[in-house]
Order: sequence, then structure tokens, then C-alpha cells
Amino acid sequence: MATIRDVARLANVSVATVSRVLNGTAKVSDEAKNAVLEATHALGFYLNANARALAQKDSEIIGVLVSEVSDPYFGVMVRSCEEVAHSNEKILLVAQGFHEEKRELRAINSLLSHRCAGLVVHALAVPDKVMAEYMKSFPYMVMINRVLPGFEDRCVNINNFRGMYLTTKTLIENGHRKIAYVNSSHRILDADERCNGYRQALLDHGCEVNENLILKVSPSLEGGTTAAHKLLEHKDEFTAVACYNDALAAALMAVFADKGIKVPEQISVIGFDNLFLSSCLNPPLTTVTNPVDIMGKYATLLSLALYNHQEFKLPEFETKLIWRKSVRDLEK
Amino acid sequence: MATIRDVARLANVSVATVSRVLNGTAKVSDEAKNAVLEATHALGFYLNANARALAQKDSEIIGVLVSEVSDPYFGVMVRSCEEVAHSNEKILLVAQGFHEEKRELRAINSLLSHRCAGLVVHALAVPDKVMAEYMKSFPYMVMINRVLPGFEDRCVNINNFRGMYLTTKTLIENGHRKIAYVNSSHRILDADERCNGYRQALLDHGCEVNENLILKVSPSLEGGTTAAHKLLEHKDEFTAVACYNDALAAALMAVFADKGIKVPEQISVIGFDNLFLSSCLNPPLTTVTNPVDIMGKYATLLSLALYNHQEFKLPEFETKLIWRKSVRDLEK
DNA sequence: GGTAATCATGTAAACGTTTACATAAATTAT
DNA sequence: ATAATTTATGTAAACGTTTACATGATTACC
Repeated sequence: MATIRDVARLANVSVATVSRVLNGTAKVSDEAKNAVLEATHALGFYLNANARALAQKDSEIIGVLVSEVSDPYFGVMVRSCEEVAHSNEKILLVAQGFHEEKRELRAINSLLSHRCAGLVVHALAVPDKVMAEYMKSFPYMVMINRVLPGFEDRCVNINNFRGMYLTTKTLIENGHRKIAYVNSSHRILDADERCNGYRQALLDHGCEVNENLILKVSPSLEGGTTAAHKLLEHKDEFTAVACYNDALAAALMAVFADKGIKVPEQISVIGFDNLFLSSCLNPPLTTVTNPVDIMGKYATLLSLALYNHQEFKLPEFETKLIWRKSVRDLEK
Repeated sequence: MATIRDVARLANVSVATVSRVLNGTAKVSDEAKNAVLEATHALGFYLNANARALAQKDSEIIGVLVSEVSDPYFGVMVRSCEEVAHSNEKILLVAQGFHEEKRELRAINSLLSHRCAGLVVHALAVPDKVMAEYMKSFPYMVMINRVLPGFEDRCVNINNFRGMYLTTKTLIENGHRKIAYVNSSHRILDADERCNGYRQALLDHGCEVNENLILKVSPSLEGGTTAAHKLLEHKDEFTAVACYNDALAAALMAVFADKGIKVPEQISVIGFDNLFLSSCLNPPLTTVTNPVDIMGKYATLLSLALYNHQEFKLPEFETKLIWRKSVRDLEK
């Protein structure tokens, strides 16, 4: 592959001039500029980003770690990160952690190696203590969907408690008093927070908490299928079910439909996240927005700002109810 | 940030020894090795991947360009690419093209700058001529979902014609003779191939092609909604509708459900791709698999192999019918 | 017309690694 | 005991850029 020296030779100028033309960092005569551009084109030359990063001590790369890109939730998040990166002339380095500590650690280390000019990390499995070390050493590192004590201002997340309190309260306000809950089995703060929101809403409205109706499954379609079957063993003990996320709700509804159980006539279902698929379900899923796109955006902006030693204040991330058709008003 | 020199100084060895310990490229005495590891840890040192890539003329990065990561289709693809990357000790650089020529070009150039050790490109908008230049200059570049004449062995794709022929034939075999088609409006080979498959299946079975029933919309939920409304203006002219992809089918079904039109009793719907959401729809969507995960995997493997001047033969990528419940057998 | 300021360009050091080659010490063979 | 081999380590050049500094040419000023 051609180097800047080859270009310089062909254009009959010095390497500095070539660099200046290519980066627009200083004025160059039109004559020289044209010669350089011509030579660049003739040789099919592309600046070597590695050499440049080395010389400039600054890379064009922003690093992102997520659990799994194919999960629509993270898909949306990565998309937002990439858009911010793009408008800042950067490009995304993406790693997946798959909820495994080893993968997450390897990913973080790899991203650090690449001297990213920004780092957004969604890591569930790495212990707080280790994360704290990283956060201390790399002050531009930003966490998403996890709150690390002492680093709250670099943690981007929603109020999960409030969000799930809201969905549960919605069910209660529609006359439901016996409400099941399908939780995520991941060891992750979200899960506890949401479950607590559910419990608190029940308590605040004088509803009984029935531990038989609280399930823990993998927060995926498969998990939802399992949960649906288990839940049906207690069919008469509830009129509604709140879910940790939309994927679970979708799987639940699919099983119910298959068994001839009508949603919402017989069982009401409420989700969490407002994934794009939720509106296509039949009936369309009532759920709560999880503004992951906005979070991805601000996490990236924050990290970039910190990297450049600039001030940046995170906004509040709001959840709000999306009323569709999967919840029945029992009082009508 | 600490450099290898700092480590060498602290460990009282030469930089070469440090490099050897960190890379395991040559035997080092236990004494020296421990000193190095200790120093590395004490300084919180991470090898600079840019400097290494420069010195080794070989990066740890694999580049991928897709339209949009949040599209579940590409999410699955990127996930596969990342897995291959990961098991080859590499990491993914991801760019999005959004079907825009300018973005696609910028993305490709940026990936090339980074001297990726593998390059998988899904670019719709860049003209054949330009793509051919790239493919010629970078013999490890692999295309996905597009066939470029002269570079067939570096183009990973399914037989779209056959796939859509299959879905249409399925409808016909179930007694449908008046079949609508919702196509993608993107200027992309897939779209034409699939549409031709649909047309040919009709012709081969003596069904009439009704141009009123062939729609072109953006292949998204929004597009599907538009299409559904347009199609309903010709409600009595068809009994089934084949769709360019599952997202369109899902949106169609949502509109039908909203209007009280029963699928499959009144209208049968068939999709394409077998996205994860398809099985959650109500009724579950009959569709055809599009093995995008396998394609992502082999595209990445191929590119890596080519980069390393190794032989690699692509397999055939099969589509197959997934029979669910969105198609009614009119003959029963 | 002489000095000062500006401008375009070039030279060379630096960025942080890897690695070919050199060297000294330790081991083995004779 | 000496020579030959092996082993562990160090030295320094290379990778392809950017950029501080130097330089000579041009322009501006009084």
C-alpha cells in the first residue's frame, strides 16, 4: 500500500506538504495541492489511520460495548452511538459482552488498547470494584444502564423503579388487583429496580404480593415462552401480567394466542421498552418507553466531551406510558 | 498513558523483553517475566494497538458496513461478524450507510484507512463501477447481499428469486390465485430479484399478474402501513399478499387487525426473512428463512481468509419455508 | 531600497510498538 | 579444557504519520 512518501515523491513535494493538503492544516499553493491530489488518486492512497493516531495521540475511534448487537434494544442504542460518532468524524468500534464477565473484560481491554476517543460501556457481569478501577483510570469512560456508586454523573440510565411502578399502577387503575410479574434472571440492577417498582405499586394500592406469580427467566423470547407455561399453572390467580421487557411480553402473548387465551379479554399484558415490534403485535402492546436511543446519544456525547475535557450535563431520561390494546379496563 | 518504555524501565529490562512477554513471541526468564507483569499492572499499562498495527503492518480490526444496525436483519448479521472476529482475536469496526451513497463511500474510505484485516461491505447506493474499483484494489473486500459482475466469488448472497418464487408458489398451492405483492422501493438488486420470483411463480401457474396489486414502499414498518392502506382500496381483487420482508408483513397484519380484517381467514399473508419477531405475531407469520447469520459468518471468514492469502470456498446459502399460521388453505 | 512581516515549503524528531540482528552467558559436545 | 551450540537479552531500525522549527522567497511598509 502506498505511503505518504510515495505520494510526496510522485507529486514532487515534501511529505509535510502532502500531510497539509490531506488534512487542510495549513495553506498550500494551488499548484502543490493539485499535484498532491493527483498523486493521491493515481496511487489509490489512503492515509493510515494507525500512524495518524500514533502521531496525533488521538484516534478517530469511539468504543462501545453492548451485550449483543442483535438484541433490538442494543441495536437501537448502537445506532444512536454511531450517529453521534459520525457527526463528530469518528467511527465506532463495537464489542459484545454476552453477559459474560470474561468477554466483557476482554472487550473493555481491547477497546482501551485502541485508545478510543470515547468509550461507552454496557457491562453487567464485571464486578463493581473492577468497574470502579476502570472508571477511575479512564475519566472519559461512560456507563450505560448501570449505576456505579461514586460515578453517578458518568452513568446513563433511566429510573427503572419509576417505570415499572408506572406500568403496574396502570394495571391497578384499570381494575386489576392480582398481577403477575415476569422478571429477568440476569444479575443486573435493572431487574431488581423494576421488580421493586412492581412490588411497591402493589403495596401502595393495597394489593397482595403473591410470590407464586413472580417468575425469573432469561429476558428473551425463549424465556417468555417458559414463563407463559409456568404462569398458566396459576391461571386463575391473576388477571394481568407485567413484564420486565417487551420481548417477554411478546412471547407470552404468542403462547396465550396459541392456547386460545384472549388478550386482553382474559389476561391483560403490559410490557417495558416500547421496541419497534410492540406496535405490530396483536393486540398492539401497551408498554412504557425506554429511551435507549436518546441514552445512547447522550452517553456518547458525554464520553466525547469528557475526553476533550469539556463540561457536559446529562439530561433526565423519562419513561412514559404508551397506551395500546393489550390491557383491559375491568371496570367497564 | 504509560508506554512500553515506562514498563521496561520499571521492570529493569529492555523494551524488547517487555514486548516479548506481552506477546509471548519468545522465551523470557521467569524472573524477567514476573518483573514485566508486575510493572505492567502497577502502571495500568495497555499496549497501544495503533503503534502495534503500524509496526506489524497488520491490525486487529475487521471492518463492517451495514445500512443500519438497529434493523434486526443487520443486527443479526453484525452479531455473526463479531463472533467470527472475536474467535480470531479481532474486533469489529462498524459503520452505517443508511442507503446513502455519500455515507457509504465515507464509511468504506474510513474502514480502508484503518487498514482492517478484513472488510465486509453491504453497500446499496455506491454504483457498480465504483464498487468494482474497490474490489479490484482490495482483494480481501467481501460484499454481502449484492452481486457484482466479475466478483461473484466474493459476493455473499442468497437466491432471492428462488426464495420469493417459493413463497408465492406456497400461496398458489394453497389455492390462492389473486396475490398482491409489496415490494421494497430501494434501488437494490434483491428487490428486483424477489419481485421477479413472484412474477414468474404466477406465470408458471397460470395466474394473472395484476399491476395494481404490486406496490413499492420503504421496506419498514411505516412502509407496510402505507401499503396496507393502499392495498385495501383493492380489497376484493386478492386473497393473499406476499411481502418483500417480514417487517412489511408485520405492519400489514397490524393494519388488518386494526380494521377488523382477519388473517388468514380473509387475507393470507406471507413474509420473507424469518426475523425473530415473526413467530410472535398473531397469527404467527408464515415466511421464508434468510440465513443472514450464516451469511455474516461466512462473509467474515472469507474476508479474513483472503486477507491472509488462504483458500476459502463459500457454501450455498439456502432459503426454506417456515410454515406457521398466516396462510389459509382455500381448498379446505 | 532597506527592513520587517508574511508565506510556502522543507527537514527531522516524535509517536509507541515490533523484530532483525548482535552479544554475552550458559549449556552441551568432543 | 576447548569449541560449538543454545538461550536470554539488548540495541536500534522500521512502521507511516504529524508538526515544531528552520529557511528562503515574496510582499508590504516607510
